[in-house]
Amino acid sequence: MAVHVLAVLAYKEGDRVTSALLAASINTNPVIVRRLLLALQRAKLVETGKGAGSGSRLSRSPGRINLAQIYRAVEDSEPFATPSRKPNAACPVGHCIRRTLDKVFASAESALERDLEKTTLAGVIAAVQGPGNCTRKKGR
Amino acid sequence: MAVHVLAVLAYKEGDRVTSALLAASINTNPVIVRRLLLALQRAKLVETGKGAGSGSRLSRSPGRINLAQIYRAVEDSEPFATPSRKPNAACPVGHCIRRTLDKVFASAESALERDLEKTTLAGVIAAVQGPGNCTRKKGR
DNA sequence: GAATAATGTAACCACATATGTTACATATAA
DNA sequence: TTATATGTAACATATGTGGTTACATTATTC
Repeated sequence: MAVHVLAVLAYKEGDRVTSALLAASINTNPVIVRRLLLALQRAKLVETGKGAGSGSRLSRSPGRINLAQIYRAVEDSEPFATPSRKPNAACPVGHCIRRTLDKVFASAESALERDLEKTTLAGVIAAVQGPGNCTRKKGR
Repeated sequence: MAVHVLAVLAYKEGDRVTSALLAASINTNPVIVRRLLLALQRAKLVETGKGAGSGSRLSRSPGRINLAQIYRAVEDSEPFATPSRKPNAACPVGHCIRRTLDKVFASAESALERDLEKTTLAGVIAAVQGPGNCTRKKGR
């Protein structure tokens, strides 16, 4: 969803866009968009002004924003579920498996992000607008 | 959590283990473990017998089970959240961004799984039992 | 064959998280 | 000064995961 917001911003090419407009695009509430924008601001991916006639815009060109940056800005931490209860200390396995798995998962997430880095926002836009997609009518 | 279950099974080296015992190890309920085992059975990672004196065991050696297989067995689908509402068809971006992003996410998940493939259950056991971990008392 | 021990499974609850909604204070441009 | 937009709080809703209890079924073991 965050990608969607940024894609619209990229589409508007530097123009300031209000959260109301963005919300209309992704069929949601302006507040949801604003909450997303807060995270994206923290990541320095967008700039948001406050008063009338204002809104948000990308702080860099779409070619200099990749999906890994967006992922890190929005996803707060690891995608792997952490069990609610502590493992049983009496079990020789449960005692220290967590630390081992943390390393493995960190590596996996790093691999995921390296893959996401390969796609820029500009690339997404190009793919959306490109041939073989739905901007053209089917069959032609 | 699924990894934890399998790690205990690997630790027991082919012996049949009941769900009650596994549950005790990870401090949870036998039913939770059984639900996990169902998924692992479907993935042909464990074999489970039914009657008295029975239980579950690995269907292969720990060296031939990697974390990607476990991940696929347990995580039903993509780790990326799919928005509840449909995007606005009137928006030129929203109209077809989903398909584009699906490809990118599939690639990213594939990268993640390739990384997980590098770690086997045997590797996890070795790391847990190995030096520098908590099977030894601190400092010695 | 009967008792025992285990799984498979359903029904329900509790909790966390994400999203949605309303409301309002605040800041900025016109 | 007024209109417009964000920041933010409070609350509702939906969903998913884990947890709990209960019970039918199946296989072992006596």
